[in-house]
Amino acid sequence: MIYSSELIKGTLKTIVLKLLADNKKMYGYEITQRVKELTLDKIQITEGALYPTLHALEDDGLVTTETEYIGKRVRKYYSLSPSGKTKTKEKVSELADFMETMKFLLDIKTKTV
Amino acid sequence: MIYSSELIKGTLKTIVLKLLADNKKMYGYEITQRVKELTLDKIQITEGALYPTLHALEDDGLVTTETEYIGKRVRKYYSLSPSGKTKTKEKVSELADFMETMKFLLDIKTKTV
DNA sequence: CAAAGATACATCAGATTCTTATGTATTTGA
DNA sequence: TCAAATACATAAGAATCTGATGTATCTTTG
Repeated sequence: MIYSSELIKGTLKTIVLKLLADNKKMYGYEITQRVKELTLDKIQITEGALYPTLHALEDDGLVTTETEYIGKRVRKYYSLSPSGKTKTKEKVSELADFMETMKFLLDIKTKTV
Repeated sequence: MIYSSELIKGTLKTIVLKLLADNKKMYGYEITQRVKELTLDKIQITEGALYPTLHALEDDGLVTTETEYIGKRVRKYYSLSPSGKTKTKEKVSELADFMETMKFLLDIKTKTV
């Protein structure tokens, strides 16, 4: 089972930031594979979604990049900037809070008539 | 604190369906108020988001509607259709599953180097 | 060793879905 | 009486994802 794409919307940025917080530096393709692994294929980030997101994080100054060559093939590593670290904490705790709220919403059985 | 709007994306439809599953019938404005109450103002559904969603649910045959007059003012009640009930269960359990996965993702500290 | 698949980047048209504003109209409360 | 609340709706613009396409290198396998 793969989660419907609408669920990924809104969480992608947070997922990426969190992965970078836990791994110092990662490159795009690695991120897609790591998420796939960690979620047992239930979340598959497409490259069309990931690269624009990474570029946006860079434009916002939340990540810095360094290019590395593996043979002739280029790899672009992303790392959190100081403001990125702060932002990550905010986003992660907001999402955690949101999930608590959603859990509550989804469990309510009380028919308030 | 109000959750950043991106978080709501992708969950709105599920929230609406779940509320309808628990309350037999509700009208649009009521839904916005109920969600606001239940989430202590942390989720505020705008009308511009809600009405198109309700119309989409109707077009998909997941809800049926009945119009009622309160004085001269119209109220449009929404109820789950049989397929809507099935869909709700699917969506809710998918979201619950997704949240488990996200919780796992957000907690990982293991730096796989 | 050729071909397929994996690795690795990127862009873009189109689709979806939300925000914000606007519009109409009635009812309620200070 | 007049602002706020109730109650519907639409629509331009923004944001963000899908799916396709493009380029190029490296690895594996029959």
